[in-house]
Amino acid sequence: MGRGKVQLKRIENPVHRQVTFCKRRTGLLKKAKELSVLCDAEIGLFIFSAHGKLYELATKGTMQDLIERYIKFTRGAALPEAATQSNPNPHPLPLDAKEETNVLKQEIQTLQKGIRYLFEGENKIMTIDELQALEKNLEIWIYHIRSTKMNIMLQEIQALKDKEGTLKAANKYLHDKVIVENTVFSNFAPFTTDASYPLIIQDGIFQLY
Amino acid sequence: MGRGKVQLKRIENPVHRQVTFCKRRTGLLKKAKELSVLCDAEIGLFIFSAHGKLYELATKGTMQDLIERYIKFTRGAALPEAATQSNPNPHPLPLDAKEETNVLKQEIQTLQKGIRYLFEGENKIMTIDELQALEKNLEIWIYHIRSTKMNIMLQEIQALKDKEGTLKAANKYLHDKVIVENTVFSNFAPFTTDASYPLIIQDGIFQLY
DNA sequence: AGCTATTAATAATA
DNA sequence: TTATTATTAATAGCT
Repeated sequence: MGRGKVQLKRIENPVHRQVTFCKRRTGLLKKAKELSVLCDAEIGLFIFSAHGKLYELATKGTMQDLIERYIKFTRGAALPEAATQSNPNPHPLPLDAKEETNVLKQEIQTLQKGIRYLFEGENKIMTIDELQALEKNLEIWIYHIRSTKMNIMLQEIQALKDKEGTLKAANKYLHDKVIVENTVFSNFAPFTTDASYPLIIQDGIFQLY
Repeated sequence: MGRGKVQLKRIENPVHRQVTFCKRRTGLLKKAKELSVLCDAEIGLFIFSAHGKLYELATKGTMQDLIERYIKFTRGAALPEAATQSNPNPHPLPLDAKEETNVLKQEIQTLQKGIRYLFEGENKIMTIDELQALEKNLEIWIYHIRSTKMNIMLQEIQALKDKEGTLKAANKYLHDKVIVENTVFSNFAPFTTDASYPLIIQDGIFQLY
């Protein structure tokens, strides 16, 4: 939504980056607020700029309140930061403190064992359950890796298609021009070269799907 | 940006509200991610739907890490230096009863990070090739883990089969003995329990495949 | 879930 | 940062 597409990667030009940060930050905070109002959601959002400045929004109460709610909600969530995008978190039951402590300690042991296992090879003795947990972890990582790969590839494909579109359009233009010139000048002017590069690019030809 | 302007107030129709929530939530998370990538910012965003479901995004490390950074930042800002003694806790986290829990969770986070570090070496942006290699490694590990699991299970199956063999032998012995006794004493014993229970177990029931 | 007509966000620029 | 404006991206209303 600007005068050109934007690649999803760090903007290297520091001026552009700063301008974009300012605009998009404003936009993001606005969108967050809108979502909360329109749909009755509670949103906590904080942004640290590259230079360490903080911008924040809490749509209900204070950010502290929201953070507490967040922490309560995620308490006991088993494994990883994996489900970052959408996290259906099935832990509504408030365990009592002691029980929860034990669960967490158990989890720590499993993780420690898993790390040792990964470091030292398969000579360690692990129970089936521990292996199962470790395997599940690895699968989640693989899943995220594959998603990331897929996104990168889609971006590259899109970029190539854009390039292809440009080149095809340029070719078509040149081809037409050659025909016109051949017609008009009846072979007299073989090398007229004004307007040498992509002048006409049609819309919508190279949609991804 | 739809087929009509939208008023900035709660959408009363619950169906519309749910659909809008879903769409805008996706958009918001996407925008947050984009901002972080384009402009090198670190963003923590969490959304509680009206029904209490959580959606979240942490663009660097875990949400816990970002929350800690946020809290440190706001504490430092609020308390230059003098007030630190007289007013030590302007933003009290739940520290007393839940303290141990939090400590343990922190440890889990650290461990998970350690595991991730094993594979990714930081949160840096990885190329497709690196991701490919990583994925392959994880698959190899999963393969090893599955092999180990399989071996353990095979051992257990073997142990069970051994036990089965012993029991079968015992049963056969007892069975024969009963027949012999019935023969010797004819029908004098009314409760000779001939074969009221699994005395004969067929082979091959517990084949793995 | 998909599909478009529209609106909203924003990239380039000053 | 802010303003302008050409473009792209998000999404409201329907199916």
